[in-house]
Amino acid sequence: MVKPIVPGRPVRGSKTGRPIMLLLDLLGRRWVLRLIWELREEPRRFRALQAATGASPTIVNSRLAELRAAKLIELDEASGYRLTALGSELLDLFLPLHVWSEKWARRL
Amino acid sequence: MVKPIVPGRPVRGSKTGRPIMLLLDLLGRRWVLRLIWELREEPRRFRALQAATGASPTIVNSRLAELRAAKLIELDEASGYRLTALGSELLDLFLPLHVWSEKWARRL
DNA sequence: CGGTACGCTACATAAAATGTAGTAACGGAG
DNA sequence: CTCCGTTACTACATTTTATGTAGCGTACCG
Repeated sequence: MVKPIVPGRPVRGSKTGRPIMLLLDLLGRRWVLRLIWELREEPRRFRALQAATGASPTIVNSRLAELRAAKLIELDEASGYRLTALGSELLDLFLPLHVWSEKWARRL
Repeated sequence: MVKPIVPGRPVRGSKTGRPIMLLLDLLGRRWVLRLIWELREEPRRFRALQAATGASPTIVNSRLAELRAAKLIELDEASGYRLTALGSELLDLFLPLHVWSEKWARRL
């Protein structure tokens, strides 16, 4: 695990602990964006996320713990990991990326 | 440098090379989101970006090269690194994060 | 009891990032 | 011309982070 995200506490690259900096640090950790993305439609279990991303179990576990600490995802025993209300809001901000990414790829 | 992003070519965690996967890989690299963020208002020079982020020059250089290859930023001799039209579009998708992050931090 | 799936962990290896120092090119001042 | 500052960028040893593989402990199904 890298570091828990705590408001007001400095993160890598920012001593102020401003929310946007906390968020950019968290989202910039490897696999974090991808994990959120994989949960966009339905809850998925630990092993499913591992298989979907191809990341090592060690890091999947670390990231899931960090995302849980950030209250963006939660573990529901019955269905698996799923986005919280907060996590869904964040995902909604990211959804336009999907469309935009295709336009972007065409210009590369 | 990690890997250049090329449409149709696999990236870490995806063999398909789908644009959204390329994008999530690129944006998930450390300092990438932060660098784009730092360029949101005006062009900045290499050293300014280094100072603003606190990242090592090695990695700043790598990430800037990757972002240039992805046509999200460009180097203007007169003013420094700045977002391309494509980069600005991407940033626009990210701007709502700023507001949202404060709400998020309050709930942590 | 055997088999399966679950979240999760240990640990050795490999990859990525850091910190420090330095290069080479340019322009201006003395 | 030499000295000085600024520019982008690089070399390289050290530290941090991620990978790959194996396995744990629990629960359920048969």
